[in-house]
Amino acid sequence: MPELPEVETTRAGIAPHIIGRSVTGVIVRDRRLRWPVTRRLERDLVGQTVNAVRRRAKYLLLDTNAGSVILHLGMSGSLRVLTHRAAPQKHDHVDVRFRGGLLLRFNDPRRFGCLLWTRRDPLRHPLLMKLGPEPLENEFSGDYLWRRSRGRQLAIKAFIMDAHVVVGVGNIYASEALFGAGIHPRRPAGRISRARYESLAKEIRAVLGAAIKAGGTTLRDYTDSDGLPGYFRNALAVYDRKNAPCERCGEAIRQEVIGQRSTYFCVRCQR
DNA sequence: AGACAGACCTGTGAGC
DNA sequence: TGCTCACAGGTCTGTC
Repeated sequence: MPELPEVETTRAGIAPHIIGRSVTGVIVRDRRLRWPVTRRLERDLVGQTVNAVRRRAKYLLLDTNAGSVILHLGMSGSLRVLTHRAAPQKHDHVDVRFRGGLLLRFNDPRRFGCLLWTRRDPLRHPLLMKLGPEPLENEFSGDYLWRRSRGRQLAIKAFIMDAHVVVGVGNIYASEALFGAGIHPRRPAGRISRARYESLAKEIRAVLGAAIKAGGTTLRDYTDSDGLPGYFRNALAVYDRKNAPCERCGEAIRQEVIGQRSTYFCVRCQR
């Protein structure tokens, strides 16, 4: 369920605990994640020291001298830093144990997440290589979106959720950003003006930035690496607010499926 | 190339 | 209380 703010919050939460620590063991209780956790990962990771914890899109990268772990939380994954004594709970699939008494524990009920091992530059990995720009970096702009969208018939909602266009815009924040920009989620991406894309890019940055500051959104069961809930939920204008009044005009918020995903919007404010 | 549907998997809440 | 059903924060893969 993590969207980009949750992933960034997780990164910031675990990094200070594991950077500079050496791995003493990897315990895999269930290797059946989106792709199986390989024995190669277990073998190569043990004895290594974590040099950095980076994020690219919604992937977390744990860098060592021998290679990197590419980790994705999928829909329901979470990471926690615990002591060696902490008893594993249901869906605690993988522990990475560190010298000094701490461990990093990966929990994922739906098992859509993954832990991959690569000995090369993780940014060159097939999964990461063709990703679009980070929304909070400079290459992302309204002009960029406008250029990429020319000729596209796809609904704008699906367009901005395509990680090959821009990363990190998940289902919640796509609805929120489109509301902020006043754009109807079904509008074909190729039929939106440059000026409106400027507004949309600004909204995407604003909503993601604010959510990161607030520590992520909590709907049902998301918790960050310390097990605390996020506090951004109260700030959602449309997501999960079907039939509630629009905060701008009072119209009832609609919910429809667009691009196979549940979408929330105001028919009066979004055109 | 682009658009779309299907797939992966478990938990939860609504409705009966 | 217990059953069934629809749906859930992601994104890869296959087909047309």
